[in-house]
Amino acid sequence: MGTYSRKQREFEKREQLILEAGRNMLLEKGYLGLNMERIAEEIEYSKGTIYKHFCCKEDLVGRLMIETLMKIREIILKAVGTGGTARERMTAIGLVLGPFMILNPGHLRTYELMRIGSLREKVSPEKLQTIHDLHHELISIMEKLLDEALEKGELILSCPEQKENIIAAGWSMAIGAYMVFSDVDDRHVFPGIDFKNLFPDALQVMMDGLAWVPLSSERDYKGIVEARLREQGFL
Amino acid sequence: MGTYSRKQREFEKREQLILEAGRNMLLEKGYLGLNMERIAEEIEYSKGTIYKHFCCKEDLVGRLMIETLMKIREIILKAVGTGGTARERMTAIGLVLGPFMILNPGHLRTYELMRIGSLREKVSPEKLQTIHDLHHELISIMEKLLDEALEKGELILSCPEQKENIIAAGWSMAIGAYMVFSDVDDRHVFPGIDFKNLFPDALQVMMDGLAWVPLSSERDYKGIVEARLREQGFL
DNA sequence: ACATAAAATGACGTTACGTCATATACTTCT
DNA sequence: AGAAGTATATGACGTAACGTCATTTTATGT
Repeated sequence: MGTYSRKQREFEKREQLILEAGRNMLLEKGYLGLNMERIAEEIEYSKGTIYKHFCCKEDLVGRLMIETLMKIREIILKAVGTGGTARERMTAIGLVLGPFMILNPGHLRTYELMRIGSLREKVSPEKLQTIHDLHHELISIMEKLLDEALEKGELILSCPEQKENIIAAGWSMAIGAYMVFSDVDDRHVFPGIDFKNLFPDALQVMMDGLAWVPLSSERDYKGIVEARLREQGFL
Repeated sequence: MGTYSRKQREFEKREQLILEAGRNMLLEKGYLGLNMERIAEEIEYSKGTIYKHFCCKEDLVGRLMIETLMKIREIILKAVGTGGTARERMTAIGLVLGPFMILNPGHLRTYELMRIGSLREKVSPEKLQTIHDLHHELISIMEKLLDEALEKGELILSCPEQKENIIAAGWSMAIGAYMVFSDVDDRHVFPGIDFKNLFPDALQVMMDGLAWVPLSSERDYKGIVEARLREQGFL
């Protein structure tokens, strides 16, 4: 059993090597420049060994996307854990995502890639399931905050079905903001913009639009939450 | 000159054949299934001929993206041309995009693909410029509507720089909504949603959040604009 | 009808994916 | 310790698809 577990650990360690090399290559050379042979050279193992870990190139990227989603879940949970009202915690989510994306362009790139259906099709079923579950979990976090606000009467909906729409809209906004954020052309079209604040600000506008009280005119959410995050060691 | 122009027309006609075959193949088999050889077989020309039109596979997809953007520009301009207040015309943009994306999944797929930086890198410089210009044009349309609302006092900003942020946020929302829309997994995560209305509804929330008067509580924008679009032969 | 220019072709070179028979290392048993 | 057996690593190979270009075919002009 001790032997087996040492092997397992070695296997795991090598997998990390592959992922690290893969992530760097993806960041530097893009999807077309991601080369299984070169990864093998870089980590000083052979190609065959890499295919013991991943069934194909896309499967490797799929694994990278899972890491990205787990990291995002981690920081979102930490942000939500800093306390305050539901709207404040929603604000916190927006505020931690920006710096994360800036500090981790590789994560952003990977995620962007995996949204392409034809690439995701080749990822192994278990990984696809994991990706799905992680997406679901992230959405659940938003849903819980919404439920809390509804319960406390800080947010009132015209009909119950509106809840899913709001979550989908928030999700779209996050996806869109970081897609635009990662796009060289878009960044060129909006020269004066501070992309780090694009999603947090849009989120405030959206919550105001939903009449999620108190409104941002009555309460400086970004200021309050930023201070709280800083206090607790974020940012 | 007559001869030359006939040749030109034949060249153009063949380019359309290639694009049509390419678009279908991309829709059916995805990026990885898009095969230059098979396109050649399908249109009954040789591979070499295709490379007289496009420098590489990505260049072909780039051209498809340009068609997509031109089509989007066309419907947006028509929508904006139906008249009404600035906010009503903004609403019209939202309302025509949904049906367009539903009726043209191929366009959506192409656009999604071309957001991948490493693919766009291989597109010819002229096409990249065209894509950039088209993006810019689309954004200008939104900007003009915003300017009009500002001028009429229907919308008031805390500072002039906010304008670019609002446009970027609206743009992000559109991108995000249709990215989510085109993603099988996301559609599965939001089972009850009417994706056609995702962007239009989120847009209303956003405009309400900006206090763009009259608010949607005071005026049934979707109803009014939908009726107007139908009246003028849209939808 | 012939010469010349333009256009189409598909065989070829190249690259990179993914496989698998073979080689190597490690474990276990005597 | 050494041999037998098992697990793991390797890289040559088969395959697929890209993109090129010398050759052939077609069209044009005199």
